[in-house]
Amino acid sequence: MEDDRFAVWRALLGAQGLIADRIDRMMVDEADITLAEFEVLDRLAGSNDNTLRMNELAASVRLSPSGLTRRFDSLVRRGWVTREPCADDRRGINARLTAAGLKEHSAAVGVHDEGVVTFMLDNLDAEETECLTRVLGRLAAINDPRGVAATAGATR
Amino acid sequence: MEDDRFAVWRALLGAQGLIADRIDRMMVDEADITLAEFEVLDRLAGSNDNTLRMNELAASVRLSPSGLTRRFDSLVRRGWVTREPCADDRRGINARLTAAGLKEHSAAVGVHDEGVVTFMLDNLDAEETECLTRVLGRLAAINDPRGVAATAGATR
DNA sequence: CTAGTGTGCTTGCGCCTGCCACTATTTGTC
DNA sequence: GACAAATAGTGGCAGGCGCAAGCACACTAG
Repeated sequence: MEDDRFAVWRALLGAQGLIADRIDRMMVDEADITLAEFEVLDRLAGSNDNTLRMNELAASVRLSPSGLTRRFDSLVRRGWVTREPCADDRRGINARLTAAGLKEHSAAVGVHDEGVVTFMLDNLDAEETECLTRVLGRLAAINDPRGVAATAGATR
Repeated sequence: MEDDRFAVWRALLGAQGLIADRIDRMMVDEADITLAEFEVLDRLAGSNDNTLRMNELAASVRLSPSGLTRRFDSLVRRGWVTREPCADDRRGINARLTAAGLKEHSAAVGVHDEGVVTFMLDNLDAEETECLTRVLGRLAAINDPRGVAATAGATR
């Protein structure tokens, strides 16, 4: 048995792609929201006052500014989020979760978490979970273009 | 310090997204090929006779059949791959790496591997690499719609 | 105060992708 | 053998994304 140093990279790509796909399908089927859309609501739900600047929000869901503009537009059309002027910087926009958005988040988070548990956590023991969290968190932090680790989310 | 069971999922998503992004940019800049295109060449280079059925190839790069058709078309236009009739199943098509494609793979694999080393492997010790490979490989295998683990690649 | 540079967000454009429908072929059943 | 159901691959279509350009506002230097 040879040691293939690159197997770890293929495994990372494969595991993330396959699990994200499963969770996404599950959320679309059962909660009528994509995983990508949910992430936006989740970041807002996990922030102070349910509010975040657009650029922070974009970075935290790993999306370009223009990408967030469009994804956010579709959430606005669904009534889950709003744009509010930013008091201390009039160029900026505060993205805010509406009451309906909070409600949708509550409804969807159950489906999301069930998917994460089923497809991921149920297949890990405590030690493995600890190792993955620590190591993947470090890799994310190191490769984050901002110095900031984008691992924050609504803590549950 | 609370225990956030879902941090591991956010870390997986973050690490994969950020690292793949970095490797992709590096490959586009230095080898004029996207990471997604490279993966197709790499699967073919790692197979018997540089040949794979379209459906196997699609699954192994986590792409829908029609998605592969188009990605493959663009590689055909670049002269790196060809379609060949499949002798034992006339519905099927064998995707084959051309000589030019093999050459391109050789040129790009260096850039790819350098990226993986820089952004990932250099930040892991032997034990962590072993843990990630084993656990992520298992997660990929479990969540693969076919029973087959899609972690195969050109072994180097 | 004012010119020049930088930052925050949006829009136009082109690329990539999945879903669905369609054709061609194979496999299973009688 | 014949017909139904399953499988391999392609193409139309619509949606999501990044890049580059543009606009509004903020900061800095003089």
